[in-house]
Amino acid sequence: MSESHDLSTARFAPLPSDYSSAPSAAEETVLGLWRSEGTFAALQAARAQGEPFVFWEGPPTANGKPGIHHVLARTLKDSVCRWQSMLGHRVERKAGWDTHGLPVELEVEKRLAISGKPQIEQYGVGAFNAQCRESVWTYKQDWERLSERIGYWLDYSQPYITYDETFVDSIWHILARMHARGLVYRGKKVLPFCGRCGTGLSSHELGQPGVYKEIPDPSVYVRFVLAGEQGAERESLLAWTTTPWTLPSNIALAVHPEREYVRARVALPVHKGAEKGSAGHEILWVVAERAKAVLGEFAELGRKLGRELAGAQYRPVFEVAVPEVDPGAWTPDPSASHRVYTADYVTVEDGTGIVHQAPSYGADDWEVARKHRLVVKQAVGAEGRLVCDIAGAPEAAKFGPAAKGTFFKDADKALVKDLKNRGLMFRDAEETHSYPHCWRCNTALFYFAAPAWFLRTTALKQRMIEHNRRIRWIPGEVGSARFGEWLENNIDWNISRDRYWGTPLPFWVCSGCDHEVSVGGREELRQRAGKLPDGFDLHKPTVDAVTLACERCGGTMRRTNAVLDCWFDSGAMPYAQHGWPHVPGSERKLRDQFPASFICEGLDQTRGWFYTLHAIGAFMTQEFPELGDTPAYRTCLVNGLVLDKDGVKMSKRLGNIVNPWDAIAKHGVDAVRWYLVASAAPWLPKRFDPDALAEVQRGFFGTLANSYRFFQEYARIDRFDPADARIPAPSARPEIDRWLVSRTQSLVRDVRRRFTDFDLAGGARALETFVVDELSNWYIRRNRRRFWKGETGADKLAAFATLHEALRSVALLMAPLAPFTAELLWRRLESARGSVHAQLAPRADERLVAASLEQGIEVVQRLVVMGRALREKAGQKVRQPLRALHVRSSDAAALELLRSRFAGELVLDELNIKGWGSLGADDGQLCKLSAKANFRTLGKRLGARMKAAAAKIEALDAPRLAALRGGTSVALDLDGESVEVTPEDVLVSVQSTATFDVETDGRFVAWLDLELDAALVAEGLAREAVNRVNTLRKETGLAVEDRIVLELAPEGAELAAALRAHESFLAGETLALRVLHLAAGSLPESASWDLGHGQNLRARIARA
RNA sequence: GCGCCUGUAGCUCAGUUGGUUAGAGCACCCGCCUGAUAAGCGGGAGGUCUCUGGUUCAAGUCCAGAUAGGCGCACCA
Repeated sequence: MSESHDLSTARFAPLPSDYSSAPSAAEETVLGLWRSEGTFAALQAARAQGEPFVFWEGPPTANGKPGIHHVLARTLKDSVCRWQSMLGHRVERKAGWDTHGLPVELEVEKRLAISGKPQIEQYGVGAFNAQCRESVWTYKQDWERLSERIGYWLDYSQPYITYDETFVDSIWHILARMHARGLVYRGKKVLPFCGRCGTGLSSHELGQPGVYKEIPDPSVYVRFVLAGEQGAERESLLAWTTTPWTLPSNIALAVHPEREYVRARVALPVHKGAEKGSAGHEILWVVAERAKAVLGEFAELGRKLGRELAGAQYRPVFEVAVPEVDPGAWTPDPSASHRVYTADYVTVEDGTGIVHQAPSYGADDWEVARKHRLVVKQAVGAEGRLVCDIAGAPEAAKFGPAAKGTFFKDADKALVKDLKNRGLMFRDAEETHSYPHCWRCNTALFYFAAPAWFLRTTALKQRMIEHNRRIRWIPGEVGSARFGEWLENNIDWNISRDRYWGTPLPFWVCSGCDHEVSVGGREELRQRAGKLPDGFDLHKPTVDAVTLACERCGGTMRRTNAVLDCWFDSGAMPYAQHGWPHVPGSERKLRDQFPASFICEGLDQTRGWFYTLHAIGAFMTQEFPELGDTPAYRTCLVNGLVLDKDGVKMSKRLGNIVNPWDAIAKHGVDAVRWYLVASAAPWLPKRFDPDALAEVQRGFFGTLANSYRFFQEYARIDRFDPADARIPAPSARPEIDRWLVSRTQSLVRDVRRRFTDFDLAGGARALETFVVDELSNWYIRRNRRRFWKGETGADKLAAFATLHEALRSVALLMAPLAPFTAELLWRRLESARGSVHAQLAPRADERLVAASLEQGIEVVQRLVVMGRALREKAGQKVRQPLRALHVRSSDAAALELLRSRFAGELVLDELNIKGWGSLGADDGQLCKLSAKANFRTLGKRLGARMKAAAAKIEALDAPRLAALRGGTSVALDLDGESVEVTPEDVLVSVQSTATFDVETDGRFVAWLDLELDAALVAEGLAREAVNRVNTLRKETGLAVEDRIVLELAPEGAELAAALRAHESFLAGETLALRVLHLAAGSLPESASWDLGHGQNLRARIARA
């Protein structure tokens, strides 16, 4: 592979021949170069003394394959980091791996073909965790290979790994500090629970297919009899439930505060045949919206708002001693029991608008309980079975009381019968609804308040809110709305998980006196325990084997069984990645790399990593003021999901996942990166469209490569040297060069500003416009001849230098986004300066920006467009020279410009027109002036009078318009008030009044002199001939530099004369050494063309 | 259910602090050019800026509501 050799050494070497057809291969050579040269390490070393720009890598988990969305996130991170390096900053890019957590366990369970906690315990926690430790590296190779391939520069030599001893050790220290501040407490967390597996389920597990099943359940309406004085007719609150088994644990009722509740008098049910109402009546409360549906016939006795019912007391439905549990987060108030409370979550779609509250068995119920400090009862334990006998009344026994040990689902029937028997059951039916089941064992789940450890983040709420205001969120709404709201509604963080593979919680609790300690690290544990067993590891189960002596009562302290929420791991990475504070030198590293200047992850991390970093940071900066009073990260760039081309989320199930390797192999990773970054704002969901990707490759990269090829071909032939002393200074170059120089500097300024402001898409777009429209399609196309003409003079050198500088700037500016192509170009353009990624970003030289020149080219381009349109209308191809172009304009400056050689010749040459016919101010014969108000300037000044003013301005007469054009202000009469109107306030435009074809854009009126004389026709014919001959050259397979002998046999005197008259032009354009003019009909076997004007040509060529 | 984002040409997207002819690229049709050539250029067609209402002299842009899609959170007593 001589290619990689060329890469580093050869000035103006061609791009790899397959760069456009198979960019992937060319990119691989760059990777090889980076590898052999150690480019990344060298860059990092070169920036070692730079100002730090702190970047934190959000750790991916390596037990899933990386997908195309990871390419997006990594491209954004990489591009920002590369750019910051180019600004001279030191950007450390420490890799990290997220290795703990439930997904890992599930993967291992699958592999071992076991399922559920009992089976894991049977398998052995030690062996299980060993498997987990291995499992997380399943796809490590994939990640590293893909990261390298996409050019994501990351330091994999010293990655942080969340299961590492130093990492866990650090987390223990942080938790101990939190514990010491009283921020850690034992509470209860209501979560879906499987009694058989004895475990809570994560929301992820609840989302598994088949979890929700349609099953029949009781649907019962229960009377909660009001306490206190009862009249002749019993008065009750009616509540609906589908889980009678929770009724023994009932502690309150909830109503909606703003709904109306009806006090209804209804007939008591009677036996068949008896007269309605003969058994008497009762009074029931239900929400107004449901009264008819629930009660049928009733007499309304009154109404109350829900909040007016609040506080009412009722008699418990079961008078049994159900065990109470300590909620942890509050101290229960027994006097609050069996009362009505208000809650916004109460709905009126079904039920009665009165919801029975059993805090242990519902998250909403738990919230109500927390708010009102309710007692928490648990008639059903973690195994899903009754923990005590339930019998409301002695006679219930004959129905078979719900006995201790009954599975909760099986208890329903007995409880319903008991309630019915005691007259508390208003209605009893069965209803089919969807109910969650354990995805492992298919057992019906129940919500259950399980013991859990909490971090009192509510104590940090104000600090978090205040810090959030100082984070630059991109886009802003994520911070102000999504994240801000999440902080406003902050609740304490449940940091415990009843699992196996995770950072063990460092909390030891005394089995005697319940005293708890938090251990701040391995060394502290060793000291407290005396010694640690052989093969000790800061994971389960070895850590569980360590017991401590209680300092209070001398009893045995055991570690709490739970492990840490693995989100805490990643949120603690700013500190734990350095092993702070136990690892020597970590303190210095931490201070250097805190806070982050920049992080970047998917929107799904708002409540994930973004939050955990923020919350832990809020604590740490408070605890360690030397870290500064700052949020953990200063800028957070959020990226959206990558969807398939139809806007559907990619999933294995649908088979619409885009394999990043396929896309890269086909189009090259630069195109993929460019497409992902430039196709839309990074935070919007992105549709991945392979066709659009191909377009990026063709449109942008293809054009750029073509531009370089053009430059390179001639630069080599002429041995152009960018350091040649004869190159004219920019100010001494032709206007067209100064224009491109100016545009180049404007581009540098624009892209620099945008990239520094994290606007990668905006920078990419600016680069696209520049390369495709300005550099390639205008500058190069217009100036081709300057490069291939014979002598190397100042003009040629100016052209070379101008193009070289433009390409050079493009290579530098595109480097962060398209690191491979940039490198390929740069090493050829600047062969002695090493990698493009080690360069400093260019700075715009404002002295070279010429606004007037840029505006001038705009005028030129507008006239060219108009001229082409005129040719189109007249049916005159560009090859046919025309005599003249006429222009009228009210813009004196523009006319002056067109009179200049520079702009005038550009227009005429581009349009193949011999000269200007007339070029002047509107004379009123072919066009007239019309005026329109400039709303932008006048609107603010005039406000409501704008409309009237606009009408007056449109009605301005010619003299006054002329005055305005001349730069004089004019007075307008608006309702008797005189208003001064400046030329800037009026947009004067021209309109054609001509009877022949003209073009106008409001600023210019243009028309063509279409009259052809013999000379023009002859020249046109000559050009046609050149075109045909050159086409023939190509068809014949001649190389561009091949010389030919050209034999022409024109069939017509006019053509014959034209060809003789323009023989040298013909010969020059076709590289003919000799041109033979033959008689008509002498080349019967040759190519024959109709050149127009009734002229046919036969010709033959041969290599000379 | 709650919150956030998005809805502009057939497709993918721009659209400045509100300012009067709403743009680009692709695709399509027509034409052109070709010593950058597995490129390039021009022209054309294509829009009730999702809908309704409001604020304003002026709304794609601001406000409210509706609607469709996406995402997140919660819940189904």
